[in-house]
Amino acid sequence: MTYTLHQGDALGVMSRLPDDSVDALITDPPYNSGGRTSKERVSRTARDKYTSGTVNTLADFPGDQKDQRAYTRWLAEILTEGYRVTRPQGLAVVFCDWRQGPATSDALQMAGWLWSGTLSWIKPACRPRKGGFRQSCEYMFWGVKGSLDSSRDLYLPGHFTGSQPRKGRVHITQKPVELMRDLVRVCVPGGTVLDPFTGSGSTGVAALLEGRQFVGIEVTPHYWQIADTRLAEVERDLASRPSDPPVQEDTTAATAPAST
Amino acid sequence: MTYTLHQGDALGVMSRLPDDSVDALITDPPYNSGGRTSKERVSRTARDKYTSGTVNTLADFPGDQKDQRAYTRWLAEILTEGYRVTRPQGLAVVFCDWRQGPATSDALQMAGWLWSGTLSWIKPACRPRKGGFRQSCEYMFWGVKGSLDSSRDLYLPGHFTGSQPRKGRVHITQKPVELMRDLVRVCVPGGTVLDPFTGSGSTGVAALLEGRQFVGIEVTPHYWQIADTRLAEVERDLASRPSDPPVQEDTTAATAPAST
DNA sequence: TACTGGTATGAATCGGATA
DNA sequence: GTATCCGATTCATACCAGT
Repeated sequence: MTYTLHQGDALGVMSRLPDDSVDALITDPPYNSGGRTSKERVSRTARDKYTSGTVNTLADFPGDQKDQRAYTRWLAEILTEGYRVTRPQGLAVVFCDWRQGPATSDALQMAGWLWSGTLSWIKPACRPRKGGFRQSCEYMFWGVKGSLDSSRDLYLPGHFTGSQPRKGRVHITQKPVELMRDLVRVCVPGGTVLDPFTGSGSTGVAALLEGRQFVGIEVTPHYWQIADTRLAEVERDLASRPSDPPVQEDTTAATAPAST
Repeated sequence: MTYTLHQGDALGVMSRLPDDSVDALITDPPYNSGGRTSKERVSRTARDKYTSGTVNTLADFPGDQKDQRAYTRWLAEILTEGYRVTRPQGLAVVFCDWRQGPATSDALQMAGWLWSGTLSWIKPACRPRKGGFRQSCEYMFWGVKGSLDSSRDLYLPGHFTGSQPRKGRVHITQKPVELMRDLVRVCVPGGTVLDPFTGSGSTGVAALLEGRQFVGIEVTPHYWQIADTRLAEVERDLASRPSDPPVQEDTTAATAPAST
């Protein structure tokens, strides 16, 4: 399995990708949430918003200063390009937090996707909230270009449990590879997964491990470099194996069942 | 603990309840989803939509034939009345399925509530979906009238696991009492929980068991009768106990931890 | 290796001080 | 009065070191 990692702006790079060239769009855009007021949301860096009260040395990431309306329109543009680039019957899976759920489903549908469901990612280790309910989930909104390929012998879970990586974490919003391995299975075996917000590259790592090809885009040179290093290492490991992973439909779960 | 159960239309009955008279609004309105097209939504009864493929003899319920826009406006009216009836710092918890998430958060905010989070209810036993992700969650959107009472020593989970009751189920959308017992704890001990769509009365049963009072509204005489019978029985059981439940803040979980 | 106990941390939130 | 900044807070879990 091979990967391509572009360095540049998501919209700009995507506009140069050919029609119908990928099988699935799986991505985690900057949420542009965090903060009590619109002013607080747009006037602080992602790091200030999402890591306040704790100490860490992770690099900041850009693109997290939009208000609700701008966020919806921007995400719709991204997903519109993603729609063009994805082949018919391909899928999109978009991460969001609770605040951006409505904006995300709007953008997904504005871009032409048939919104087909919402997945929950349960994070067992999250901060408590005094006087109310903690926010222990992030969400993935998914949609289809056209209609679902019901001829595939594929049955995926509707919720996932897993903690953010703690050891060896390099990005503020890094996802567990196990979670991403479950998600990339919506892409046909041997097909191509696109992630226009690659970050540290967990989507790509999962894609390669599951026998899918990967096309990534990352705007920050810092994270582009990190992702490239991770992906190259996975590719090398896989190449040194005696045989390639199977390319037929994999009906068994990549990881243990989602709920413990 | 005592309960009051009105028989009548939710809006009509609520309009006659006094201001600031309840501490929490916890309810599961008719979802008005179930169907990809507006035609599919309005041309089938609730029972046809939510129980296809199985045979059951549960009674149908009304109020499930609105399109998205009408649903949002209708729910906003309900929640506006609920806002008036709820005291400052009181909470609202509203169930919805994935399709109605955006409409629900819109209605909640249109009614004046400060949308403060989204909870996931994980249903382990749900239908698989060929070629994609199953839909294993329902959601609860919650909000506050004013600001959260951060002086309460209360920390509630952000997700819940539980299957719909099988044995002794009397309503199509009946909730597990264990789930509802966790939810009613947002109401101060000894306070009052309002549920304008009482159905078979699980919210009320949970409220009484957790030492909260209950005000319910149910339009269908059939379900009003069922709820009244259930609630009366719980009230009788509690009265025959040697002592009442404690009225101080209960910091321990009512049930086992949410996951697993 | 399996278990135990100690420690650190999280896409946070909020009130109140400061500018 | 408004916008911004600062710091205290909380629990479940993951990780680590030691037995």
